[in-house]
Amino acid sequence: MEQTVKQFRKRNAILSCLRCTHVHPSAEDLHRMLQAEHPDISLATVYRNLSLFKRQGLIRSLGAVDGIERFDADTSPHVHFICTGCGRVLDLPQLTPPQSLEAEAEGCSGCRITGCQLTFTGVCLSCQQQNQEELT
Amino acid sequence: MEQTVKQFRKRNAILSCLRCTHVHPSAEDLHRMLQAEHPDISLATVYRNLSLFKRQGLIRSLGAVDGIERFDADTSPHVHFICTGCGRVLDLPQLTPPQSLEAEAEGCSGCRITGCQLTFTGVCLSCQQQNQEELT
DNA sequence: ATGACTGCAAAGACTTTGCATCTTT
DNA sequence: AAAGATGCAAAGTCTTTGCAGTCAT
Repeated sequence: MEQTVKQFRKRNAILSCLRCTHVHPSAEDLHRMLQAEHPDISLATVYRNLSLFKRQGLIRSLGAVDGIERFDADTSPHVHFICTGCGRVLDLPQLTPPQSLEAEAEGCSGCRITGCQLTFTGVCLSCQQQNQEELT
Repeated sequence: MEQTVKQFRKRNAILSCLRCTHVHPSAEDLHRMLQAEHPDISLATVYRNLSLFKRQGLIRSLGAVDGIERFDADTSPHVHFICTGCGRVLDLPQLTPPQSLEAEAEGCSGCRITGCQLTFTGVCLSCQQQNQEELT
């Protein structure tokens, strides 16, 4: 039966869409991407479900880039790079986050630590090239 | 002469205020703190100067905590902890950020890296205690 | 039929901007 | 007098919420 497929059609679509992309989209990015399959999807639904997924721990927020929240369906610990030129967010899977510091952090602060986020900022390759061209 | 002191009275006050606190305040926090000395200071002035300082590299933004941008006058590399309960931001000066990863990150991504931010999240001591009491 | 999800539009919250005024040099 | 900083209020963005309608069980 197709009920099992249909059940929460849009909710599932939002999560799938986020899981299939590596661009760490904003709510509006997702809304735009989803419109191909779901022309009538509302931006409010995207926001509502993203915030639900976040509460459920299904997805993770990277915080805001240029004032706009960005999301990631990959909840495993990994390192990010944010381009200050274009706002692009990249994964750096080659690097391992310093989880060894976690215990140390708990020890010195007394805080119970539940998460760790390592983010590099700088200029991505394509922005470097663009800057180069502009100087010409 | 007192001109040198007065020169940009409020601008200086904003920067001094941020430099003298360790709470990583928001624009509105700063505005509130500054009102003792400058009852007529406008929130717009705080925002304007914070964004100027940021451009000048005099201060640093930690990104948004619960949707509100937080600032830090300490631009040296150091580790932060953000409490998911109360939004408090603490420095963890005992830990050293993994700057060794920076070169590695440049190597594997081709990006020019200019900054690095390591942030732990969790529950601070005072929120842990409060949770404890609520269970009683 | 009931409970859950969604679209739409309105409301909310934080931040930025335009303009007249006031300061500093 | 000229350049720059500030206050005030309005505008701008991103996000959340209320409510009626729709969908799934």
